[in-house]
Amino acid sequence: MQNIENIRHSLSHLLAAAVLQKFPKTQFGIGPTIENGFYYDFLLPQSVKPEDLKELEKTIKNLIKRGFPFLGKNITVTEAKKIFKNQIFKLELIKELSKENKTVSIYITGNPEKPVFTDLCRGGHVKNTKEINPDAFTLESIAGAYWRGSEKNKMLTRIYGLAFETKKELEAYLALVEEAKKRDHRKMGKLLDFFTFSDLIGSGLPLYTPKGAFIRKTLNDYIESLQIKAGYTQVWTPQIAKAELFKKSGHYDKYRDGMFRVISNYSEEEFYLKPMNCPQHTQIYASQPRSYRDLPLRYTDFAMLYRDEKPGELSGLARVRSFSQDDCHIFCKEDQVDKEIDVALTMTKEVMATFGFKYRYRLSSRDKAHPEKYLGDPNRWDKVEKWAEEIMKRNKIDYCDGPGEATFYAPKMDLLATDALGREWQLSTVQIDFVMPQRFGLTYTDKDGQEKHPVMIHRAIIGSPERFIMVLLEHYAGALPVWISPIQARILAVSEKQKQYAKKITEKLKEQNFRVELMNSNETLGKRIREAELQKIPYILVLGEREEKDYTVNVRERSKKETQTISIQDFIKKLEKEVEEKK
RNA sequence: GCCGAAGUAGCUCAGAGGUAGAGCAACUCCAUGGUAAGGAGUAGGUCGUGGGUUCAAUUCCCACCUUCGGCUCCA
Repeated sequence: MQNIENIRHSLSHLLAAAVLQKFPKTQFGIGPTIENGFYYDFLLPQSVKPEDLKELEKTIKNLIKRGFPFLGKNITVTEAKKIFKNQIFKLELIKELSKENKTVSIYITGNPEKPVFTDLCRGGHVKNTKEINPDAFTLESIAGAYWRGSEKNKMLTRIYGLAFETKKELEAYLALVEEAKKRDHRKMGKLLDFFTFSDLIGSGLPLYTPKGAFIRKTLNDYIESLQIKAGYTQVWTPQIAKAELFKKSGHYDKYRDGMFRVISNYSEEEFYLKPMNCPQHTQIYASQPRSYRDLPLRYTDFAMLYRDEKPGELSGLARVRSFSQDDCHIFCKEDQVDKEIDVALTMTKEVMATFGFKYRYRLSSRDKAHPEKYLGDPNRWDKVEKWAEEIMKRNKIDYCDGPGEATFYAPKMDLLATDALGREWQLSTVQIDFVMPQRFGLTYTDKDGQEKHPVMIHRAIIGSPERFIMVLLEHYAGALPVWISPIQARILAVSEKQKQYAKKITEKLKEQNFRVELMNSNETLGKRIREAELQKIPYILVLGEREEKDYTVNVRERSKKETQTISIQDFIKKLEKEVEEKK
């Protein structure tokens, strides 16, 4: 049995070999394995087209069949420099290896006298290309990528490949990709009429239609209802603030390029559209002298935020320039932090259960190699990072490490939710922040009469309602639960004869505050059912002669073939229960 | 922002240096239907925007806008 990593890594070398055959003047970057496959970066003498991938794939298959061995050997720096004398990227890597006094090793594919490809490589290969299943890989796509991941460097051409041990696994993966494409929120959003974009308004600035706005509001109301129960209170702050505020918070230095600048017509005063709520909330805290008796203060805010993202980074609702957060900032004493976070985690747990997300947390800590990226006392950072770990353990939450994922002011506990297709999305975040209160000089008078800094906990549950809508659409493939569906039932009269009865039933359901719509149309019943199914409406009520006679409704549940005839009261009860239980 | 691809009717797509076509949707009429597409007809487009080349550009060239696949970034 071959280790899949070895197979993928070997395939990346074979891809390089195939590219070398087609474009002998290629400069080679690196070719590591990744989740589900591998890639290799090249500086090509000419552009490669999607059609070329087929050809390269064929070359690789031939190489596999010819049964070339992979031979690894350690060589000296001098030898390495000689072998790769025309390879600028390889020479750069060799230089670094020699600086770090590391061994230089190469892997030769094929006959060492006349290899098909030789790469600078630390190894991890199959012994012979015959061990690779030629039907379990495919070249996936062509993309651009910076050399060594830095935008200061040259842009290389990256070829991605998928590789598995068996053809079946590859096919399963491709089917998953296909399913994900079908559920793409951009497609669903258009199809179900939830949101749209306009060239006149601008890229990354989504417009919510009545249905989309309803979902957005319902999500926010849900979160708000939990927050009220937990003693949180809503605040409201302006859309713009003076540059001064962001200078003080540290955001200006770090994120100025990502903020929209606003200039007054009547002065030189410089403002920014707010990219986050935290600095504003500190000013509400600072508006009064605070006593330890006042704490904790829990400010929530659903305001719109604006970030000037680079154009190439925008994508549907996943990455936008205008969005909101279910944001909260808790100002509390150090000894209140544990309890506050436990409450936040409990709320999060409830919300995840409502939507059926499995999840784990990521403890996002500092990048130890770059202390300059972070504000505040390193000892404090160590302490808080450890603290976060203890909170996870105490709450018996599954977590992983996220080195380098912290913000510049605090480590984060980020929730990663797994959707119906097994993909992970970052939703919630909890941050224990000692930096902001200090920078803004926030204090409270403690029991002993001393002035102390409060701790600021930053917390979001669904993260951003807009982004959450995206996740929900893909998670449910557009078939939203009844309680949050903009339209809960569509009512269809079999023929014009039942028009009055259908109208009556519609009115009755509307009186009960259900969101229903009557579709009297010139179309056949079959066609109207099809339309309602395509719109992913949870219930279709078909009303004909039989139903009118017995004062019943025939209920067709979304994507189910069999129907059920029940009394209107029973249907109301059913809906009420589902809405109540958030189903 | 960078590398690459693409923008034709509301949607999905075809087409070609001589001012455009299909299916679905829309609208009208006929059919009054029993659980995923009944039939007929009508209307709908400055071919993303602005320049240039040409007798002629939606087609060729340039710039910009937007979208997609990546890279980088993500408070």
